[in-house]
Amino acid sequence: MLSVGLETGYAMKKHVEGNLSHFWQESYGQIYPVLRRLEDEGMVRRRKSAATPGPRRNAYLLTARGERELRGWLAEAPELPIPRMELLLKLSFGERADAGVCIEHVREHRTMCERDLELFDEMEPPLEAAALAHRNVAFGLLTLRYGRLLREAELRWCDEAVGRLAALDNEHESARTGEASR
Amino acid sequence: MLSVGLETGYAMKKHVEGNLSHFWQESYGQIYPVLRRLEDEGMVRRRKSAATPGPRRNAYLLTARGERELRGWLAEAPELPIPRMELLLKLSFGERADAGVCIEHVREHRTMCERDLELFDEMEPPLEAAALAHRNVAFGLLTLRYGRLLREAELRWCDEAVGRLAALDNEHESARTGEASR
DNA sequence: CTAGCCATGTAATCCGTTACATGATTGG
DNA sequence: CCAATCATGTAACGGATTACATGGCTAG
Repeated sequence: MLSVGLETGYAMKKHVEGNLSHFWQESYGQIYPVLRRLEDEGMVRRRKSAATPGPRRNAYLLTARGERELRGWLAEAPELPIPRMELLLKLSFGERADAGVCIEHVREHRTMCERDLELFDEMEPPLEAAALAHRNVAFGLLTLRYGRLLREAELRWCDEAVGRLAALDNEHESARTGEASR
Repeated sequence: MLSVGLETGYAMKKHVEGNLSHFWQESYGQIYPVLRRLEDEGMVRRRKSAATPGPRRNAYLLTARGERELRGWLAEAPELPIPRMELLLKLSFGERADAGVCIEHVREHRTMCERDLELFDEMEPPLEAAALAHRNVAFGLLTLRYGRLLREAELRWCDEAVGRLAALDNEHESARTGEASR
């Protein structure tokens, strides 16, 4: 983040919240200590704040060493996340749940997907325009496209899942009432 | 897991690895202590092993209390995972990376998606058949369908992303060589 | 004047993995 | 007989969040 002009821990946190929140998060309890550690390791340097008005701020810069390290890190294969999707875990034990709770969970998830997609609808066009002028925006757009395509797929899955769950409920019901429903 | 007949910590771990691995994981360091804690809380009971041959095993059963707790947990809204997708993080700082590394990362990811999809191709038809006979299998199938739809979407994103990244590389190149490439 | 934001930081805590230790049984 | 698998467990460690503490500045 220092490499793209974010100088303070506070600014970094805001950047993560505002621009990377659909695939990353960081807390102050993480950011500030790491900044210190990086300073000790010679990756970053603290800029002496020349009596700026306003609250005390620690502005950092990337050193040449830090820049090399960054390049190296970017070139390493990214680790893939170990998914921990509680919705799916609950669903896979759905047989033990009371009737309707599975469908309800999936519907809830669907609503969340729709909300995200609306956000993407607002964010994408201006970004697409800005990407033509600023190379770095184009990279951000990539991650937004990822979020959109994934949420769209999840939305389709939700609809399919609700269908399957409803069918299961019906089967169950007709079995319970002794198939009398015909 | 006790509710579906998995009695030992070992069996639970294997079940997670074999059936839930695309959206969950657990380690022994987690499982065994939790089992003890659940026993203290009266959620589970240790079955006395009647001199079974083979290695010592601690088999557990769900108590009525545990079953109530399970039902309650299943009914609670699942937390959504805080995604931490290193690929996207690196991509969003892709401007700072050496040429080609972004495309390479995305290609790698694409390969992984394809591998997963092949696995789904093998697993899905037999499960779909088994789901007609066993209700509980139908719930497992739901999670597998989720995995498939998501990976398919990721695959499409990879292709799009490679296209966009290639275009960015070309722009950059022609800018560097003074637009001489026409 | 006060609520809200800018800004920094630490300590407690939690969740979970990794590494290690142990030992019985079984199939080749 | 030896490797693999069944089976259980603990200690150390690590990464990250949460809660808390502090304080200046600014806009209404």
